[in-house]
Amino acid sequence: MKLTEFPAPDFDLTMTLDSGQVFHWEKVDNGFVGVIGDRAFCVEQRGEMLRALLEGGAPATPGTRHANGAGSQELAPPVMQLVTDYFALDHPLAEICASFPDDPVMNAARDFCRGLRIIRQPKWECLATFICSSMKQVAHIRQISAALRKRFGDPRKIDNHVIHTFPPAERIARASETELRECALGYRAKNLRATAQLVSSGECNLEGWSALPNGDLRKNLCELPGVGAKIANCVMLFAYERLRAFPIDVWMERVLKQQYFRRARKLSASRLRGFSETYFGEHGGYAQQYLFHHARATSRKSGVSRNSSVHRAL
DNA sequence: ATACAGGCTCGCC
DNA sequence: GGCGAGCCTGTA
Repeated sequence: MKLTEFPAPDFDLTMTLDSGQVFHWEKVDNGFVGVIGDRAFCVEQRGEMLRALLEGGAPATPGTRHANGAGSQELAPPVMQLVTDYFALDHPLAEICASFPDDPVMNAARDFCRGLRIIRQPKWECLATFICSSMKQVAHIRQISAALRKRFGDPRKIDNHVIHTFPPAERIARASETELRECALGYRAKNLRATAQLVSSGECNLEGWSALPNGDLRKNLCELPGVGAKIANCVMLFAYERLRAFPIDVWMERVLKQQYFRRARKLSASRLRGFSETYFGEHGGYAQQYLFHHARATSRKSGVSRNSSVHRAL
């Protein structure tokens, strides 16, 4: 066990993990347990300090990606760096927030979501999880993620908890559709499996796509089975650090229509998209995440059903 | 109970 | 290129 503690200013761990961008972190006593890559962590925040407890047992063993040539083995990156990268503690949050448009809706979301960061997720894990997310509520996405991990991933022990790594594409690719359906994937099983096969065969090189401009990256993602514009934008934002990508789901559609197009009688999807791509600026993805989380969190807290809140707004 | 979820895809117009 | 229906399954 290795404990590291360091300052993480302008960061809200709970809000970040609860904002619908990542689905596997589990709340424990004072923090959360989860995996970053293939290593288990327990992370907890006290004020501006972040404490990270790394799994005990065999650490990143030789032969993994940190191994460096024949004899010399490079040290795994220090815990602080791993955590900093994952939670994107290096994002200039003040600048990002300052780039948002100055309007009442955006300002309220910005104040509410102070410290919320868009994290850097592993590409395959993010893609696979969002393929499973279509027409699903957050609670259910978490269940699916857990089921896939438990069945096909590797167990890790951390602080008296057992969690599982996310299975690599190769593992999902050789699972049967039936096995995947047993993880409650429903019709998504076929898509997840087909995409896993494209990725594991090397036909689609997710890492290599990092070099592509936004348009090409989105196009490639949308050619994967089960990936449309919404999921492609999620993956671009949460795994490729394309901070301008603006996923529009039913929540965002509601927010945009009610807050920015209240008087428009009919509104095409493409007009909504055009607006969201320009109005929110170079960090539109961050703006989207803030609007999204604010809308969801306030709706949950007020206990008002979405339908009735819609009716009230009209 | 039963409508409906943080969509994608296809067939139709 | 827009619109509607079907797809699985758990939750409210």
